Amino acid sequence: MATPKMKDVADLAGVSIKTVSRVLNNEPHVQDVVREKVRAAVQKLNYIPSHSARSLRGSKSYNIGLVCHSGRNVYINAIQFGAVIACQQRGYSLQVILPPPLSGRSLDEVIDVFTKLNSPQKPDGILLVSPLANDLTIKAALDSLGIPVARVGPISIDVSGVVVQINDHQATKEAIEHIIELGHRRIGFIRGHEAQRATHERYDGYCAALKEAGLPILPEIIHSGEFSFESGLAAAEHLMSLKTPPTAIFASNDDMAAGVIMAATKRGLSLPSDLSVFGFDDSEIAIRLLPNLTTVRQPLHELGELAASSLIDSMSGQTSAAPIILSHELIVRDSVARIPNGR
Amino acid sequence: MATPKMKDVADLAGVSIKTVSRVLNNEPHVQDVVREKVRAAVQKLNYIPSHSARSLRGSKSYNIGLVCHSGRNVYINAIQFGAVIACQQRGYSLQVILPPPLSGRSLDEVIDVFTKLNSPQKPDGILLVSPLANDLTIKAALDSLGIPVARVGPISIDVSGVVVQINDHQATKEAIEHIIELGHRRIGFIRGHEAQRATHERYDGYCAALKEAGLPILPEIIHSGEFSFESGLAAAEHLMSLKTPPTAIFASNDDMAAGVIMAATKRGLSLPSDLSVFGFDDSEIAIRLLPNLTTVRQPLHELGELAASSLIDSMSGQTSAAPIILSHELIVRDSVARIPNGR
DNA sequence: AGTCAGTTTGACAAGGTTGTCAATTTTGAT
DNA sequence: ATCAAAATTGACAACCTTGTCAAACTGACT
Repeated sequence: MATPKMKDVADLAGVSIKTVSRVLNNEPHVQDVVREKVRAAVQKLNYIPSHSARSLRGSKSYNIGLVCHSGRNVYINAIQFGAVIACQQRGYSLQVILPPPLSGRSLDEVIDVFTKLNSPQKPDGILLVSPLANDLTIKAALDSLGIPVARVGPISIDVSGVVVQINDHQATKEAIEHIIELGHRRIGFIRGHEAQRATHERYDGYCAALKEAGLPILPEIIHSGEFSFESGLAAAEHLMSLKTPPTAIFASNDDMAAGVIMAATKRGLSLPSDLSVFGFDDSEIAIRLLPNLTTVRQPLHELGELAASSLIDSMSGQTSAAPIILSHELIVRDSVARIPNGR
Repeated sequence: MATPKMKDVADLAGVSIKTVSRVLNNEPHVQDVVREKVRAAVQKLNYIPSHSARSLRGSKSYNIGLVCHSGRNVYINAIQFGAVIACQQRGYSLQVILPPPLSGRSLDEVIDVFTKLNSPQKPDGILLVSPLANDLTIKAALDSLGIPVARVGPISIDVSGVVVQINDHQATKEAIEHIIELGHRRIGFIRGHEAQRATHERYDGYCAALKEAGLPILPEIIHSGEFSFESGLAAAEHLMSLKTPPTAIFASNDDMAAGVIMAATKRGLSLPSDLSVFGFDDSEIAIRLLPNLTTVRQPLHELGELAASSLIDSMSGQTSAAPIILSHELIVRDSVARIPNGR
């Protein structure tokens, strides 16, 4: 049994193939009776439109590309998961694209990379996830190629296209407020990678919370980091060796917080009584750490789902103007405790 | 500037479009001079063949589908990473497919799911990763649909199609031998999910090592698990509450080993002196645990790369018969120690 | 020179869909 | 009942490539 074509459906329903096409694409100008007849024929024959014919004629690939560099990254994978679901619901497929290293390249080079992308399938739209979402050159390249873009994560300047994010500033502010409420006055901060907008948003939130509480911002307990476990470890070692070490440390993501916990435990500190640790992301590792990590949950799944669905919607006319902000959640576990003695 | 078509290349090179097609597809019967002329024209025009036209005519989609259920899974993601690279190198794209739950369904139902898959893009081949790789119904369904399959992980019975794996039996045997060498005689074992072949392979390796060393297999220190952190935690709690608890525990994967470490630490044990823990996978968490986890490394990246490349190769003729076995590696860190006193 | 096999090349159809446009039917107003 | 406008429908071309098949060419051997 050969796979049925539109012609077969048309014959069975007693209409022309163009009418079948109209029904399948939900176009107007078809009588309801006819519409139903066609639908019945489609059902009966198990007809499925040919993807290649459709995209050849309509010059749409019904495919979204998720561009990323690393494959071993829970953050991206959770977003990918949501994105796939959104795509499938709308009759799109999602392909994963791993471009050659792009950072530091010129606009022309990046354009060239995306033009010649060694993927046979040209996506209709592209999903950019941090840290790629922050790269303005990539965005510019895609713009100049006319490819719609959706980005997940806080964006620096150019906010055209779909942007889905949480309020990193506000989330961090709340986290710090929580720490302050528990009596801490000397709260260390480990920054993320400098190239990412999130790093700055979170830092600003930290500063805002301190300021509102009337606490000073002390440069000596603010340390750089790169969002990696190792950088968290190193930062924590430095902070703990200070003459007056902080009583609590906010790490800009969970992986760095894991580094902090390891450094502190190795030093013989008992957590959280000797040191409180706050993370960000609520990734898998949070509940595998001892003490269980208090952190901020990003709705990664929804972030990915909304990014993909908004991207697809935006391609068919509706252009959403403003960035979409999803709500975060403070997940209070055991790694942040009330400070035993005042100050 | 409209995107160039084959016709444009043909005109520039002064040949017919068919000849251009021949050159692009590396078909014979073209003079070397002509071949070069065509290649030059392709270069000059930046010509890229139309994916949809090509797949419409040739009825190939140049696309591989990675079917999986969970998105938040480092194991799968590392494999995916390797697979994408292999696909891109060969001019294929890789799409992620999330089917509805499949376990426990009848063959016809599974066939139906894959036929009606709500992805517009029908992949030329499908990549199945554990636990899906172990599902014989899925394999049978794909077989009956004539879709080539590559599977990563140990396979139960039907070994047709591409299979890429490590020797789980041997790897575990070596791990247990390592533990025995350090003086342990009472080695607990936490099984994985029963539906997965790896669970049984690893258990057999455990038994083989004990037998060779002349040690008894003690059912009371063998506990079920599900490859999840929680199940490892529960299993460890049970094992440690035994009248004579084991001095070492082999967990069938790292996530369960993390559970063991948490349970032991909470109990006040000091690791590895009071209890040695061995994991499997060498996933991200291994070095984030205290003590750093001794474990078995699977070359996940290569596993995925080889699965995809073999799948693509097998579709163009060469059918590889036997399963491909890649080598594992014992990663010795700090969680397994010599037993202080004899026995 | 003539024959034949093999190599190289191109004309043309086909693959399944959607856009264009014209033909036909229905609706609504007079 | 008449006519214009709107709604419905279908014929046909177009999208760009590859497979088929026949034509033209090459060179070797009678």
